[in-house]
Amino acid sequence: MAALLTPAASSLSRLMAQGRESAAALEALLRGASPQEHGEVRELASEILRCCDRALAALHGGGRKRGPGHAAAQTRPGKRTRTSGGETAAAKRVEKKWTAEDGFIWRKYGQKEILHSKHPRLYFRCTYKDDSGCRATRQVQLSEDDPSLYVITYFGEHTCCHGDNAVLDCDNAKMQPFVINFGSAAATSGGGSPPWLSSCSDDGDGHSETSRSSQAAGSPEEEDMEELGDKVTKIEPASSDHPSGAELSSSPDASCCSPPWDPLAACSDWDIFNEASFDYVISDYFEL
DNA sequence: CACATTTGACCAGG
DNA sequence: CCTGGTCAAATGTG
Repeated sequence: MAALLTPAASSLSRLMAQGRESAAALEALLRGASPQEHGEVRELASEILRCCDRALAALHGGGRKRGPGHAAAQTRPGKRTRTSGGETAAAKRVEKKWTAEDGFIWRKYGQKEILHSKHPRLYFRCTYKDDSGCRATRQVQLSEDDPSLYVITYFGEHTCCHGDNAVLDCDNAKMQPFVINFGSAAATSGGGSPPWLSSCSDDGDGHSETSRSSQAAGSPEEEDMEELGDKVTKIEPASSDHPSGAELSSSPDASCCSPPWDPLAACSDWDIFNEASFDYVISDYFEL
């Protein structure tokens, strides 16, 4: 994805990035000013940001990459691969503001309300699962602690070759500035834009085993994490502005401005953003 | 028309 | 029996 850019595209990319930066700065300034008066202007700034992001995303290969996606071709042979002990899937958790691109294309295959958890859990698998039998999956859920963070848990490894240009470690992920948000059909359904992309690919270094079975019967997701003793670290925002503020929202009046937002409502307005201005990641390995 | 998302139902583990 | 994970038909969008 974030593959190679032609020189022209590269410079275009830089320009777009610069434009975006300026818009972001403008918006930040406006945020300091009386919000009511500058409401429209802010909205405009947001719009500009959005456009830049989209353009950047397109430049970086954000075009559609559609996989086969024949749901009908599937049978029901092996369910519950996650919790059934056989899988050697390594679980890796990542916490981040948004789901960042990792060069893999994710396809959502389910969503579930989790007991004692305020936020639904979203299930994704590699788009090329059918093609390459890629078994990588991931789960995304809003953090209970900080609703502006997403807890992304990766399972399995990508066996598809599509990660080739993006099989990166976390460091490289930083080089990939784009974030593809996930959300409702309103934003991305219909194959409009690439599905859910995310941060680092799964670890290949042998952390693994115990597939995660968050039998959360008595433990909220939040606790679940603590229980697991993972050490999730957060990297402070690159931009010192309000992380979950309007900057992140393509429409200022959207629902995603308040911390405890409804992930779904917020998602419906998501689009592609440049991660440079967002909170970033950090990930950690842990065995589940 | 092709393909991705949505969403209710099904299945299996605990 | 409850809950989480996955399936797959229906639906929507480009």
